[in-house]
Amino acid sequence: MKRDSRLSGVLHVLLHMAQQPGPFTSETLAKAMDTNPVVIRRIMAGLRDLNYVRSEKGHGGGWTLACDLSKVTLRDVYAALGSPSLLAMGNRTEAPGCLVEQAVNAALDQAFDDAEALLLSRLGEVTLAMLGDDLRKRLGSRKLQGMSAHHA
Amino acid sequence: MKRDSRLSGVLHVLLHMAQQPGPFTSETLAKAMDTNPVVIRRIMAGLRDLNYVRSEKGHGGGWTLACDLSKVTLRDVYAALGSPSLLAMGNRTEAPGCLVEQAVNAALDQAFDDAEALLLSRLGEVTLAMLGDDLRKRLGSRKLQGMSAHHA
DNA sequence: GTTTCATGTAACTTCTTATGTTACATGATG
DNA sequence: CATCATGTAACATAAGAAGTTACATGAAAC
Repeated sequence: MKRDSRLSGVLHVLLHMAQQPGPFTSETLAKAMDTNPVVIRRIMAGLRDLNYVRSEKGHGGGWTLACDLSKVTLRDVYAALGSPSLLAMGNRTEAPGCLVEQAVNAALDQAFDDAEALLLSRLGEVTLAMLGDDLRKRLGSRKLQGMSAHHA
Repeated sequence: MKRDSRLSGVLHVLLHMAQQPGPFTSETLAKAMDTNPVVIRRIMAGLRDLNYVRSEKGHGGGWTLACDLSKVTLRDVYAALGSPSLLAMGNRTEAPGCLVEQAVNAALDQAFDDAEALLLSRLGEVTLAMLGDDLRKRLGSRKLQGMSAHHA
């Protein structure tokens, strides 16, 4: 597997859901994402546990948004996924006896920790509502582009 | 595989080499690192190509440091490894047609790029010589600890 | 010059983890 | 009760790092 794309995927789902009233079945969402319904259920499970979304069985069932989009940040969504590791690199050994390794770990950890902290901080600054606003802007400008193309 | 530990590993090797004159065989280094000689050769290949180290065959051969340790940063070493990906997460799709995905990617890329830039910057601030100095401090304080334990 | 030693590299195995898929149980709706 | 949808286990697939084996290349020692 190249890189973990669950955060990217689940945000895609949430943003799609924010564009129109639900509920949405896993199958519908899976088709929009070109993947499998089980994958959808899997990445949504954590968000359901935190009550960011709700799921209903049976006819008319599916997934529904259940949170204030202006209150939930990308960092919250990341946490709902179980906080998978952010960095692709790490130390060979944690808590090594070898002093050489300790010196290496100390230097790397400082850099790694800083980068992780910044990434989490950045994710914490962006709410789902802000993502939705950005999307609406993109939809608007596409519409304008279409009109100007029509006029040209 | 959990996480890429090549940077950690190769730094460990370099720091070991900086502690005493060489040359060191891959087998010696592998034993110190509790790994396989081929792994050593593999992670050292890029550094040899950049002339950070030299390797000699035959009797008395092995690896030798061939650079000014105060001029080479951890970032240089990282680059010598082929600049493997730093982040464990990424976008589901690059250059997507879907506007939703574009909005998600834009938000995530901003956070990801910032974190990567910070990490590279931090790695660029630390030279191998600084790592060596830190190691010597650790060796010194261990000696002191041993002495005070002896006095106690 | 032949033996020994060491690197260089290809090929294969093993391990881990995200992702894709199948199968089936659970529960809600008509 | 039949249908629909989620919940989840189990298994398959894929990618990459790390470990291992095998052998070629070349240098030094004898």
